[in-house]
Amino acid sequence: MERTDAVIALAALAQDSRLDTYRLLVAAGPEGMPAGEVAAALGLPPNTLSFHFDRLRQAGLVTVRRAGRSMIYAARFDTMNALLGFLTDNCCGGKPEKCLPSGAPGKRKPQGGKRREKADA
Amino acid sequence: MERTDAVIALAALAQDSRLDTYRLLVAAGPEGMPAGEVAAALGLPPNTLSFHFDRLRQAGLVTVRRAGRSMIYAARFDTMNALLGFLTDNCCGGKPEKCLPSGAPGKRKPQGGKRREKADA
DNA sequence: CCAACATTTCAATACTCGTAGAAATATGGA
DNA sequence: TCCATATTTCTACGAGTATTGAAATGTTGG
Repeated sequence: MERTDAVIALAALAQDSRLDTYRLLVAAGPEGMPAGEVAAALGLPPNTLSFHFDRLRQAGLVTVRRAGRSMIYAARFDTMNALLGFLTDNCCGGKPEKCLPSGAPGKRKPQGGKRREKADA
Repeated sequence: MERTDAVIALAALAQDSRLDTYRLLVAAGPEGMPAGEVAAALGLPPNTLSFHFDRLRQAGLVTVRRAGRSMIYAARFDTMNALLGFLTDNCCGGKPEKCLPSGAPGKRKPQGGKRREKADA
């Protein structure tokens, strides 16, 4: 993945409705789910959702296939993984043990802390 | 990490200059590097860079400390890891083996394919 | 205290994004 | 063919973003 692709993918995910949509698809798994079902779940008008789906699709984060009258959207896990890889790439000049707690991202679940705003400066 | 925090972090990274800046800091490791050095490396005017640093800091992605006349910025790896965890969280309804190739993200390097635009629809 | 340095804050502008109403397209069935 | 369903395309508008020039703030050393 190149930087340009990463920026597009990040921008696609950096929006409330789209992040919700994407996470819904991620949770749905490779099977995906019809657009109407997503719209119902998130309470979005169909045209607005269509706009967001397009962004996600252009970013390579989802795929579409038609099933009868419905359009089935599904998350592209390969792109997701490429993006995660890009972000942690070259970490600490090639020494990830300095920054990635368990040596590599993944399987972390125990989040829950809350930091926010100028708490650090 | 909550959804709101994730959106802010993603938006902070979804911009060319900021993604470059952040990756530079990630590569620099926990030590961080002075603002002027980042400005020189990326060829950005100091006020523009300052604006971007602020976004990254508000997103919790970097920290600052003063060292003489310089401000030393450093990546916050805990936030990065929390974000990665949030994105892959609840993957496939709790069955990550369906979507994450090696069972968990991390250590993937062998990217290189290029997909783009309406190649999939 | 003053001058040089490093970075931030302020103000203004062009640009892109998110949203939704209305109309169009595609599919399935009577 | 005609109608209902599912989704997309067109159009327009308010809101937020990135950028830069100019001025301000904080820091070091003479």
